Amino acid sequence: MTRASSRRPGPPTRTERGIPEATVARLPVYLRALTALSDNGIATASSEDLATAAGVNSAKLRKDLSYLGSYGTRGVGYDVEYLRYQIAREIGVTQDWAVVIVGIGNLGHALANYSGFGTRGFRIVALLDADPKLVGERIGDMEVRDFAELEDIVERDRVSIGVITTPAGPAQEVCDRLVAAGVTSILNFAPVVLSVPDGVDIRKVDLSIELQILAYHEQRKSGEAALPQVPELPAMNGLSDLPSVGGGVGA
Amino acid sequence: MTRASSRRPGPPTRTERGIPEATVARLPVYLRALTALSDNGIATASSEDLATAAGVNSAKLRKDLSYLGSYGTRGVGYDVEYLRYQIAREIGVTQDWAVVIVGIGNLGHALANYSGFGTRGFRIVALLDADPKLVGERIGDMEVRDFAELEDIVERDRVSIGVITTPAGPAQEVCDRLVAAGVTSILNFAPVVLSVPDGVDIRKVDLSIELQILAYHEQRKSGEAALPQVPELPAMNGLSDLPSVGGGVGA
DNA sequence: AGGAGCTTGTGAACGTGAGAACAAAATCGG
DNA sequence: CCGATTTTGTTCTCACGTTCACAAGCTCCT
Ligand SMILES: NC(=O)c1ccc[n+]([C@@H]2O[C@H](COP(=O)([O-])OP(=O)(O)OC[C@H]3O[C@@H](n4cnc5c(N)ncnc54)[C@H](O)[C@@H]3O)[C@@H](O)[C@H]2O)c1
Ligand SMILES: NC(=O)c1ccc[n+]([C@@H]2O[C@H](COP(=O)([O-])OP(=O)(O)OC[C@H]3O[C@@H](n4cnc5c(N)ncnc54)[C@H](O)[C@@H]3O)[C@@H](O)[C@H]2O)c1
Repeated sequence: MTRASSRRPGPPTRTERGIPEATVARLPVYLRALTALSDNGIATASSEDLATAAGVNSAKLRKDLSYLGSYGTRGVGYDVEYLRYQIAREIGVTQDWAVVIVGIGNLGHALANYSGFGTRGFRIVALLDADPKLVGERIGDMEVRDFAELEDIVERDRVSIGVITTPAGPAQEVCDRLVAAGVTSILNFAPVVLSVPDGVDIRKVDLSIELQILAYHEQRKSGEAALPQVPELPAMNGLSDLPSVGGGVGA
Repeated sequence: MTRASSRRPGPPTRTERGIPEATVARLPVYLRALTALSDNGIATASSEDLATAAGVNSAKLRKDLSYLGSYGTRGVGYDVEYLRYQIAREIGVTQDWAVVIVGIGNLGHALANYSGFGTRGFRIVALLDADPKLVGERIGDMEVRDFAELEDIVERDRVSIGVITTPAGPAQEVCDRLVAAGVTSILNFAPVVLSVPDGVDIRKVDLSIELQILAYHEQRKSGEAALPQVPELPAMNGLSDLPSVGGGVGA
């Protein structure tokens, strides 16, 4: 985040080429939907078609696209290839972004093996780990390198995106090293809140949180008919020895 | 989501014990922060302390907690253990939720090996795959089983949460099978929009989207000083043969 | 006991996002 | 060339989310 730099407070100032964050998060979905349509040989699609493919409502889709410009044709729809290019350009995936992955354990291996982002837009330039036993291991056509080489690699390959898949403990330290080396965007899989200076964007992927959100709704579904099985402790500041309970999930 | 069932349109109706979705998404973060404080032997924390640990602003944290009830003490703060229990109960992680993982490839293996959610709140009861070569493989103390056993397992173990880590192609089909078997919450890692009937909650984790969001901001950072390197094609409905470009990322 | 000092819980202001609805623009058929 | 039809781009309204600011309530000290 850390993206709400300058904005005049006066009128309902949209633009100055600023696209709402919620829209930015949906553009990749539209891009994927357009790619699917294109692969099926479809050359033109209406906002309704696209919205269905992307799983959103068509008014929202049209409004989202309107932030990019007027790329549709009234009465006709959108040219699939043309729109795809425009969205790709707006997102920035017409160029390749160099990415490093730090922490080549279970998850790091899975990401390294994944062909999905190698396809286009992102290029993994290094797999880094602090464990000497891992350094040198080959994964696909890459080799795990020592975390100490980070600074050289970032500078040489102009790396701007770093992925953290280390345990929670060292994550902040790794993050600091990445930032100091010049990385300005970080995707964090470790279950900790990382702090970064202004100008650095950070996003997290957190499995445990997703599961807990599902659990909350699941509990409500069950509870709709049945009663809450767990009684509501009525006491106040009980310094009670409560049953040790969740929260360590994913720490 | 599909969670906005009944709501009167009249007054600013909060509650009927409905917690805002944005708050629900932060409760797990608070839970983790409380666990960390607890592990450090801290018994009481102010909203300011907690907010710092959770990476949010303290007013937001207080408002979030106020939806659960009045569990703090003015002038003092919150009892860490007590609050932790209350949040865990509200989320529903005081009980164990049975989970199945479908698609034991790169990512499925990583998740299966991950001890993080086994800890508390979630219990992986089965690893399922359609590939006969994988069935029977041991991962930790579990064995990969045939996807055909899904229905039996869901019924026997009262599974309500399913995780999809198959390729995009079969994901919708797998999803339908899960729903038909009785699973009512799904966490999807495949890069497709899944459709589910009402009453089933679905969340997705999508690496490519996260990276693309970072790329967008990254591009804006570079562009602040420099000029956009890619010229803005001025033409309209050009059915042009544009350079084949991103979007397939993660498909 | 009473007042000073904190910290919570919440009302109100503000900002962002979603969706309905419709005018403007394009195509097509006559 | 004109009017019917289609579908975009945009405006308007409402709902949701965030933040400020402060009264209410608790503790502790004198
Ligand atoms: N595996 C999963 O399915 C999963 C799921 C959700 C979250 N996570 C989170 O993702 C992270 C990685 O999980 P994992 O299962 O791959 O863990 P892992 O222990 O298998 O791998 C961690 C790797 O990081 C390396 N490492 C440790 N300290 C380092 C440092 N200072 N610098 C560089 N490398 C360092 C280790 O050598 C190891 O190879 C963890 O934070 C975990 O909580 C994992
Ligand atoms: N590996 C990653 O780092 C990564 C990153 C982002 C997204 N993803 C996505 O996660 C998913 C899994 O990725 P992966 O790398 O583990 O893929 P993978 O090909 O290694 O594994 C997929 C597994 O699913 C199984 N499968 C296929 N069809 C099935 C069916 N109908 N029923 C049951 N099982 C079936 C396959 O046998 C295989 O074991 C993919 O959709 C991928 O796009 C993966």
